[in-house]
Amino acid sequence: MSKKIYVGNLPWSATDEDVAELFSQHGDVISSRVITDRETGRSRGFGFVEMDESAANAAIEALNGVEMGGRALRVNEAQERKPRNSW
DNA sequence: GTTGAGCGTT
Repeated sequence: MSKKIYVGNLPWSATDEDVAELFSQHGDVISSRVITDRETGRSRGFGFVEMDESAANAAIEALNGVEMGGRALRVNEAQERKPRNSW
């Protein structure tokens, strides 16, 4: 199974790849996405990462507060946007 | 050529 992770306070220059590689250091990253403003195409400074449940928990604990590009990352379990049958 | 709390597209 997998779990969604919210990651905020990202530097403007951070990309999906940057987040993926950072999180992959603590587990297998299933998918990663940095949210960009669809109107301007610029980064909104936060994103989401999907990982295995245990890996996600480990990554949250390991990466929350870690500095990336001089900014302390906010890592937390994400709220799911589309609540789908998940059991 | 910018900005800074937040929970994203099918």
